[in-house]
Amino acid sequence: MTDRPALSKAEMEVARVLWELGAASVRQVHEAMPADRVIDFTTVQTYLRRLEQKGYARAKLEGRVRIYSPKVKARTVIRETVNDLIERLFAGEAMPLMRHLIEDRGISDEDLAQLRSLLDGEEMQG
Amino acid sequence: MTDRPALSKAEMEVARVLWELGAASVRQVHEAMPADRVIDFTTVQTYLRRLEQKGYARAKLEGRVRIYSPKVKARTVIRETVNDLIERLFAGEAMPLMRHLIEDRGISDEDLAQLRSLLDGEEMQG
DNA sequence: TTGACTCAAGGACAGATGTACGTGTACAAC
DNA sequence: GTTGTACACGTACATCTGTCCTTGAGTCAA
Repeated sequence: MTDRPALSKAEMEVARVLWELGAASVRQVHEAMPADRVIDFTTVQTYLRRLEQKGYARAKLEGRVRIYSPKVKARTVIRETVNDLIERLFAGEAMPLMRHLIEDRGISDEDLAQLRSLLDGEEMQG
Repeated sequence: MTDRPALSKAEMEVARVLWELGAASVRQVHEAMPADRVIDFTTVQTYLRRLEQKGYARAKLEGRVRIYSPKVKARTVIRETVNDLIERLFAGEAMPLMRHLIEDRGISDEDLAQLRSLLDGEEMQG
């Protein structure tokens, strides 16, 4: 299933920004990091390098600037990560996680409505 | 918020079993590990020790056997872990995770029904 | 009372992770 | 043509992780 090494927590943050930007230089990623996330430029650089090493991103030189872009889809990484979490923390059952999200986290009415339509959509496809 | 160090993936697996058992010796935890999870007795021992060091479990001697029990509730650890994941992978938004769970993981009709009642329950409390 | 077994406890250790520094090069403005 | 500024790239390094091994002390049955 998964051959590439899993992403570490810090790498994930960088990966997320990269998915958001699509393709970006170290600087752009660094600047797009959440404001409350204090992190050195070179640290981001290191993570991007590791992302590439691990097979999650590719880089090409544009002039002399290295432009990184995602090589693995967000959806894929999310699936793998969440599956792993569910495996370890919920013995493989997804429902307890759902329940947690619904019960232990405030959900706005808007989100509730949205969830309902999602559920209805599922029904169609059995 | 969180003072204790986060659980590592492997520690989580052991913690989960400990929550399940409530209180148990190393051997009991070892035996209660998922069958497909090959792991040495002493490795489990190490994780339990680390769990204790990190403040997630306590141990008391019963005779000469060390009985471990959870010190932090599963719910708490789940909350912290899931929050962290959402923070890093979903920029703090819970909905995308929900959507992923509903759309990208097969959900049985039974679970669908259960989810619906969960949602209805939420509504009551606004 | 000698094995065989069970634990606790500590040590070990390679690899991963989080984080940053230093050096050298290229461009840009002065 | 010197001084910043911006990068790439390599290096560093303490800590954490995953995993197991060793030693020594109780325990039980033969």
